[in-house]
Amino acid sequence: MKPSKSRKFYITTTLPYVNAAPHLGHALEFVQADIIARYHRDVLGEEIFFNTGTDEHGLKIYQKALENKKDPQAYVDEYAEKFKEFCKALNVDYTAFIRTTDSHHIKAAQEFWRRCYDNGDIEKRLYRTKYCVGCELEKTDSELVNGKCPLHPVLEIEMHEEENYFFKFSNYREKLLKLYENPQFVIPESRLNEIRSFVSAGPKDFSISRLKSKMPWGIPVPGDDTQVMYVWFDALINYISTLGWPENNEKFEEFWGTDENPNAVQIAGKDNLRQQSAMWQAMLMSAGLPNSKNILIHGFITGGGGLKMSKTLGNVVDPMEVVREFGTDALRYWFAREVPTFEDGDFTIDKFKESYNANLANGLGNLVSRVMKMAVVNGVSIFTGDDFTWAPEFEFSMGQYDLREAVDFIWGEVKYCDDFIQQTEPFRKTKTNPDEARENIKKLLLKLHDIGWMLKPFMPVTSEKILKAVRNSEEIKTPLFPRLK
RNA sequence: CGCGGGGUAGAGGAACGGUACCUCGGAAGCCUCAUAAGCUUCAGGAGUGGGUUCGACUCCCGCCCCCGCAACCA
Repeated sequence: MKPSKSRKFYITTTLPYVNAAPHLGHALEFVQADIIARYHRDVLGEEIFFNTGTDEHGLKIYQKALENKKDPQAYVDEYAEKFKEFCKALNVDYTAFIRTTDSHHIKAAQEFWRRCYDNGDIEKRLYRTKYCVGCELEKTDSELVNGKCPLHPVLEIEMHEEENYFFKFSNYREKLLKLYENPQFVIPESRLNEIRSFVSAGPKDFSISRLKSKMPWGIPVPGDDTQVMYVWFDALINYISTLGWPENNEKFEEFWGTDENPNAVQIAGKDNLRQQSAMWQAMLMSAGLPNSKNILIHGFITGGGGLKMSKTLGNVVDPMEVVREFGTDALRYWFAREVPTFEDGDFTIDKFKESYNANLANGLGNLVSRVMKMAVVNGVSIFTGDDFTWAPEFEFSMGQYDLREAVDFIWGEVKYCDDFIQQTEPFRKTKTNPDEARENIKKLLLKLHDIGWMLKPFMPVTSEKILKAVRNSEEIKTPLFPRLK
């Protein structure tokens, strides 16, 4: 293990809005975050804080709860459980699972509001707009088709005119652009360019509250009984309330960081680019808090041919079924290797099986079997501690959060071992030149041990199996990944 | 002129201003430690028209086509 330097590492996912069951997109983000978190914890030896949770306020949830004749709290409780089980099935090992209905989060959100207010960035204004309940968003005329929301053509557009609080996003154009001068602030670069041009165009102030009489399912605005916070404003604050902010300043600074040393890594989908890299950052500035360090933007999981997954097309895949049928590590492998880390990736069962057979069954699994067999039969073993041969390429890719490149490197090592066996033929040399054969088998065991180490973040269960087999010189009795028909 | 992404062997995907790589599939061979797995070799390739360049798949411009932005929101 590398010297740990007792560094602290913070990463958070976005919080899924709990109006639908967890899907492949959630799984992708959770697993990507988990891989990065485990890398820092299990490979680099750092102390980590890995945050995830559920976003539970807002009109859509309120309405859905009413439809189901449920108390909103009972409704969101159910969903929070579902998402926790989901994490468990994916082996996502979070430090904290925050829910935006947690009492501490509510207090933190109110304190955050006060700070923005005291800083003069929150102001009451007349809010008049066209509003689509389905999207839970304001709509501009250009977004409407024949006066209807194209997403929800059956729903009537509502006219809203009420007093709301606004956040003066427009105050932060220059400061945000300054933030974007750091070429690593948003990864990948194409997304940084996208947000830069959005902010350059001039951010518009946005409404951050709703009339409580119309929509009570939100956090009360401090000092105004008639208003609750708009769900976006409240939800983003979870990233710091989860650390015990504002009371626990020490923990906050250790993990979230300081102005001089920002430390928070956020991961989000491309649909969340604005909220995470612009709105939330402006909110932090307003509250006088440090910005995030990196915003990692991933793509979407598409069905075959780059098409969106949709019920209509019938190409929706349930991640839980994939886990049940092929195992958690197989799905985690697929997310890391077959999905471009920062772009969209296709998922079809056929492609999944193909990759499984080629890389998990024939590649990794078969290699472990053949090497362990030779080792055990010839009584070759190695002494290993918590150490492995550090590969700079691997470290570099992981440092760039390029998961795919890192896994590609590991499979390069698998390929190398297969070649090595073919060239040195230790299985044959044991008869003619046993010393050389034993040396080569030893080399293979060391390589296997390194492979097991590097797999820790990606495939924790498989990694453990490999390391155990190598350490104890055990044959693989049941294949790691049985070949699929 | 809305914005954005993309067109690479039969299929799906990488990389790169100078031998275009990988996986699956096809053909032949080798090996026998292994999960009918492994290794080698062969066949087959850059939408289109220009430009820059000693040299372009790579950079620039035009055109054609596909896709996303319009969701089960990541």
